[in-house]
Amino acid sequence: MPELPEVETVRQGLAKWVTGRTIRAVEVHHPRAIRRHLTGDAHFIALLTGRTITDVSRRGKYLWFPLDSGDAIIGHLGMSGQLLMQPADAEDEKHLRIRFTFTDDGPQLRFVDQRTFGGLSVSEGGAELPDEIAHIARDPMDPLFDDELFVARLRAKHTEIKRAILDQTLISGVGNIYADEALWRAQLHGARLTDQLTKPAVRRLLAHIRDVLAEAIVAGGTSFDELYVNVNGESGYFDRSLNAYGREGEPCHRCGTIMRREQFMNRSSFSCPRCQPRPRTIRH
DNA sequence: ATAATACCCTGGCCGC
DNA sequence: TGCGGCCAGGGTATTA
Repeated sequence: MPELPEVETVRQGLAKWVTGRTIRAVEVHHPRAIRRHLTGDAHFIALLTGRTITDVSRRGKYLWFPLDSGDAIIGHLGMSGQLLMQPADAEDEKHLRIRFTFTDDGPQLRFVDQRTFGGLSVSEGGAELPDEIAHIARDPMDPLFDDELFVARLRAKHTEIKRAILDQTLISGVGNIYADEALWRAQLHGARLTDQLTKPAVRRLLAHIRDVLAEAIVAGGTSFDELYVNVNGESGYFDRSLNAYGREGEPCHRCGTIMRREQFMNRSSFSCPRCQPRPRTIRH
């Protein structure tokens, strides 16, 4: 499941492999992969053919490729999307959705996506920051992320803390895995209410979010299966460092209590019953 | 206005 | 072995 560390790992790989290269041709193999490009595949292809990729940028879980035209390719991996560099003679992947070839006849860029929650689109004039993702908050690895603004906005909300840190308009890049990891480190249950947390408590949580994201980037991300890999098809190894996610029935790495799983926001949340007690207050 | 829910997808896995 | 049902969950549209 690509969250910020996985997307950043992909970004770094792409930056090395596609920056400065000129697109010769684009093939769209599945319409759903460009469903967010509202003007259709012919227009998508026309905007890209002959253009040179000048950089690879990221905000949260979104990627974009600025082009020499001033436009940008926007990419989101969704649940199972992959952006792979492949030699031209490599066999097509079963779930190949979009293929880019380049004028240098070097490795192709392929968008592969089993569950089709991800996709690409072109943002006209979006090289600096596409309008389509301007509503996404800066992520905590961004030098311009405003810590105190985040603390204030979070505490102004009336919701559960896990919902808040998964809200990409408040802080971007955090998904279910790293949310559970950061909450475990901060010793907070995800159902704690944002407006009942102190400023220092929120600052501590933010520091843990930053730490866990940074450590995961160093590890190349978290891989449970073949659905997340870097541009060369390799898995990350942060799964070996997880303290919460997926650890139901196993002892807490801090206190030894057996970890629990709870249904939360229609997905699984993992926590320690002792280190992260449920709040006593009833939601209203 | 904000908050919470429904929906989109596929394939691996489980129990019968 | 086959099959129905469940599960993974990011982002957005819809509902409350």
